[in-house]
Amino acid sequence: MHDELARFEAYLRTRGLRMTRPRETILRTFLETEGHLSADALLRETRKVDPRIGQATVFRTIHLIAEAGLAREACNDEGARTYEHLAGHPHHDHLRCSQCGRIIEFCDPEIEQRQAAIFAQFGFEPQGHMMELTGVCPECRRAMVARRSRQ
Amino acid sequence: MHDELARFEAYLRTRGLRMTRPRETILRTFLETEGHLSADALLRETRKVDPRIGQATVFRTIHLIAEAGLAREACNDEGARTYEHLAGHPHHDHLRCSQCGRIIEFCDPEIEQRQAAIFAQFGFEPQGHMMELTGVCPECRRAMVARRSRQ
DNA sequence: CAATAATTTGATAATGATTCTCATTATACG
DNA sequence: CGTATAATGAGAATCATTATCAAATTATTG
Ligand SMILES: [Mn+2]
Ligand SMILES: [Mn+2]
Ligand SMILES: [Zn+2]
Ligand SMILES: [Zn+2]
Repeated sequence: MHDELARFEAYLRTRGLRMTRPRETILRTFLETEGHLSADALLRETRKVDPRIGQATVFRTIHLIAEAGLAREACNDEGARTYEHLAGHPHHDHLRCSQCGRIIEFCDPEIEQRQAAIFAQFGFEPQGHMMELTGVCPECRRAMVARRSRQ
Repeated sequence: MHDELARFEAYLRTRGLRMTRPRETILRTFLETEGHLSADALLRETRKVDPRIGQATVFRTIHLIAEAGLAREACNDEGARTYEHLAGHPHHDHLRCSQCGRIIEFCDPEIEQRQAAIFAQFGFEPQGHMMELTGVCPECRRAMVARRSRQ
């Protein structure tokens, strides 16, 4: 946590920007929340600490946090963009149920390795990737089967 | 092309919907265009054929086309959602240059295989996936190196 | 074919997320 | 302090997408 605050401040300095009270409140709140968070959800959480923080500031700050390498976009399927922080949170990808929205996080070393190979094959300098598998989770499958047999 | 029109009509029938003039014009135009297309771009193309087609109809129809399994969302990074048709277009994923926006299409059998294994591992019924690698393409890397050494 | 029911269309308004504008406030630094 | 610079928050603006609804199309039936 301290580590992240320091890293954020360092990043801001390299860009001639300042670590301010609202920025610190937003970052602390963000780091305390696990899971995927939209800007709006982050605004609500942040306002529990300081109710006069503005929406625009949250949008501006979450961008800065991502640029500083402390967060990344999680999913962007529809509706609001969501972010997840990277503190004590190793890299992973997402498996999502299209029926109930449940998200499972996983990491597959073989896939990661192949991805690196593809960057190399096309001469790209790697920056990142996003992979999301979509399907129907076991619970929802059961519910679907039950519904079908009832009819 | 004929094949796709027939498949679309069949899909519409299963839902009690009708194959109409605007829907056919939109689908034909979509199939004639290679690459990734936003609803707005598709509207512009379609209006070259029939200028009085409405924007709402294009949004509605591209949804139906995707539901019918004739198209999928391509990328949705920012700005407008884009679609690509699946006719004579085998499955692939995307490698995108963050500097110039260039997109390379590729398919890696090993990754596809591991993805199937992950669906199985968590008991999910697979529906699809989206994977996008982001990096800097060779041209843009050269340009960046050149700029740096000039300073 | 006429009559009727159902679906589709396009213009327009509404929505929701994000970004912009700008007057006011906070911060850094000599 | 005093001055310069950056940041803030309220509200307006923007952009993609969806909803609304009266008019037009299409299918179905007698
Ligand atoms: Mn996650
Ligand atoms: Mn493609
Ligand atoms: Zn589920
Ligand atoms: Zn490039």
